[in-house]
Amino acid sequence: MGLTKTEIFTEEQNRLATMLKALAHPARIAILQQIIKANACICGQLVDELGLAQATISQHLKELKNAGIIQGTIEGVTVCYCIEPKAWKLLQKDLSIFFKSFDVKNCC
Amino acid sequence: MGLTKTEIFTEEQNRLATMLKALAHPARIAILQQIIKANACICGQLVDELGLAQATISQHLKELKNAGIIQGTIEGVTVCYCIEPKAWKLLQKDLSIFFKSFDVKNCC
DNA sequence: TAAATCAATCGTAAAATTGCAATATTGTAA
DNA sequence: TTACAATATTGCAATTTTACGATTGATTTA
Repeated sequence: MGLTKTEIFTEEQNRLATMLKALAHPARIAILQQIIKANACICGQLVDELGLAQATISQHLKELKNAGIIQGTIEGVTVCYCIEPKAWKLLQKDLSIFFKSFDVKNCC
Repeated sequence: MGLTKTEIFTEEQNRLATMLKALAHPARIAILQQIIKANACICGQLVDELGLAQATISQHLKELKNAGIIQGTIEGVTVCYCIEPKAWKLLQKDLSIFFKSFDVKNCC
């Protein structure tokens, strides 16, 4: 089917899954690492840095933008991308809570 | 293409993306939450708890197991699933480092 | 205005994901 | 051994994802 049954899950479960999916690709991890490293946001250098076509990078950027993780500002011919701090912090917190909810107890 | 170009990324980027992908589905988030909540691991109740077919749940469990996030122990006719603490802690740490690598500085 | 540059979008192909019915497998109990 | 229960696996259809060439759109510069 390829169609996730979102109706049967909670808001929270769907939201977390959506955000994780946005991160769940090595190219998008690499893009985020580059943006973070360069701090002063990057744009098309990503195409040079990573070994992917311009159209592909643009598509990954779009996904990250749709998820609200990054934001792009047009600067002349260029587009400058950077982390959206609010979304970043929120996801960081949600994941922290999720991972902390398990405290090691031997079961099986 | 649908084929991720893993060759052009680092071990680390691929590993993190793979783990995140394993989590990036509401059903799998829900399964993990259930396992954590029940602590004493669960097996087929998941089929009752969540509104998905047995085959579907089994498949999601397999993906989580393949990623090393959970482990299953056969207990008679039943299979008891629980969190794999080592993998859990490792992912928790990797994500923590990843998220901390960005410290808020206004850019664009 | 024309040329050049950067990035987004479109169209397309290949592959992966999601979901389930049907079936197979495994272990328990009669 | 046979029947039954719990899971896993198989096979399939619909959908989504990944990737890229080609094109379009926007902006700067000559």
